[in-house]
Amino acid sequence: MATDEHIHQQILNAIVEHQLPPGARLPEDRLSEAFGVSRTGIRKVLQRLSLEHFVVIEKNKGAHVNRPSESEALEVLDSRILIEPQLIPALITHWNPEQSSRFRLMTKEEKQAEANGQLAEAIQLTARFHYELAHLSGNKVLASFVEQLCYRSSLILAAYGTRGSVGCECGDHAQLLDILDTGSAEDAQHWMSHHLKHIRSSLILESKEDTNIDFQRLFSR
Amino acid sequence: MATDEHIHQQILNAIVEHQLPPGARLPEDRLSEAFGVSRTGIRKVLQRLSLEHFVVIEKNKGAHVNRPSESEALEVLDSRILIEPQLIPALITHWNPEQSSRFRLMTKEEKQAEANGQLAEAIQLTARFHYELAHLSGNKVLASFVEQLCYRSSLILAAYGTRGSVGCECGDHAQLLDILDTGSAEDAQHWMSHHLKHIRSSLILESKEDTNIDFQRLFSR
DNA sequence: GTATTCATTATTGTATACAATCAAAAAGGA
DNA sequence: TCCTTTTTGATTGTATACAATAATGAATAC
Repeated sequence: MATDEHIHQQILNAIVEHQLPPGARLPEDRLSEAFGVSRTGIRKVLQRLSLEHFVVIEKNKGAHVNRPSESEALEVLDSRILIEPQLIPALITHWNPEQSSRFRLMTKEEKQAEANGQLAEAIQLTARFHYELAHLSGNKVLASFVEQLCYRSSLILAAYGTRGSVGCECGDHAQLLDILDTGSAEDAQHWMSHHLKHIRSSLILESKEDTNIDFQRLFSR
Repeated sequence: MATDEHIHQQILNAIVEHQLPPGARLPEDRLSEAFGVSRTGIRKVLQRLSLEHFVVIEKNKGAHVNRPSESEALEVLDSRILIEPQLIPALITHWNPEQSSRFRLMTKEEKQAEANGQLAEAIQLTARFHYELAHLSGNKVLASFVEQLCYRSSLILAAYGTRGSVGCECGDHAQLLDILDTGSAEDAQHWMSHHLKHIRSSLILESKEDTNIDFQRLFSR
């Protein structure tokens, strides 16, 4: 069975897990035969993915995985820096031992996946940790926006991340859980802010204006 | 000429201007003949509008204008309360006399439209004032999210607003411009926060659980 | 040998046809 | 008269057909 939602999730996973790298083309007929549905269904999914900024569709040229610009990358991270810490106070009112153990389980799986070299799993779990926290705030509108930003961050790391970093090498997500267990919203906010700023600054933004490379200078001799 | 973008803007305007009230059905063939394109093009637009939460599409039932739930309404306003004031510091670095006069012109048109009873114009201008400010922050990712929230707010006011209020009866948008001209980010943030909270609290959220009305009690005698 | 033009191929854009589903009216029975 | 069942009509879901566009490679002229 291949429902729209299923296809969407499938392609999105492939993108954020870096199976489909930035710039990869997504021909409609190839996808339609892969999923066993007609182009109509594929087009619907591709359009949605483009509105969510995971793919870009150029008129008469088709769809390809978005290659985030530097400014887009920074803006996404800046948005997270602005929003995610602010969600902590609301989040902490819903915090309890049950949630704590649920999230601790996630961090364990994270570390395990990272250790076993399961890059795809690790990336998914890292993003999920952040957006599930956001959902705990109770504001679904903001949470789903943050969720999208987390997925976009995975794509950004595919383009600008350092090789080994799946995202969060700076200290452990478990640290945050320890802080949340103490109940200090302020400390948690600081941790989150620092954490995201660290990711932001770890992006390698080589200022290659790839539109006009100076081949003259590059190949002289 | 009826491009996708054009059709989208056209329908969106009709929704936020309360021409198409919450709950209004949007049959595909009716729209297709209205815009002179096939159902294919209409479906694309409707799908986009549904992802943007302006319409909801029910399987085999078609599309209708979204009737925001109370929680959705509050969450949208809360999101704006959380984000918009935070954009002021970045915004103020780009503030200059040119921008000031541009926005003052907008507030003039706002008041004029309101005075002339041009409800549609007034609603559009009120929303535009907010999201154009957001765009001045320089963060396009956040700005376009705020833009969407502003449009959604217009839809929310259609459902829960007091009759006369097009949105911002509490003091004038011009007040904010005065503050911005002084250069005090802190004051501007406070004003914005207060302004949005006022709108939030002006919503009339009658707790009618219209799913199960107690007809027994309602019609006894 | 190089450059320009033309033709071919692959891919997307748009419309339409048919099947599937739902809602409401009509018919029938108690 | 009221309730159930059936049928009909309208509307959407999905696939396919055809037109339009862009990219690639071949052919010809210089």
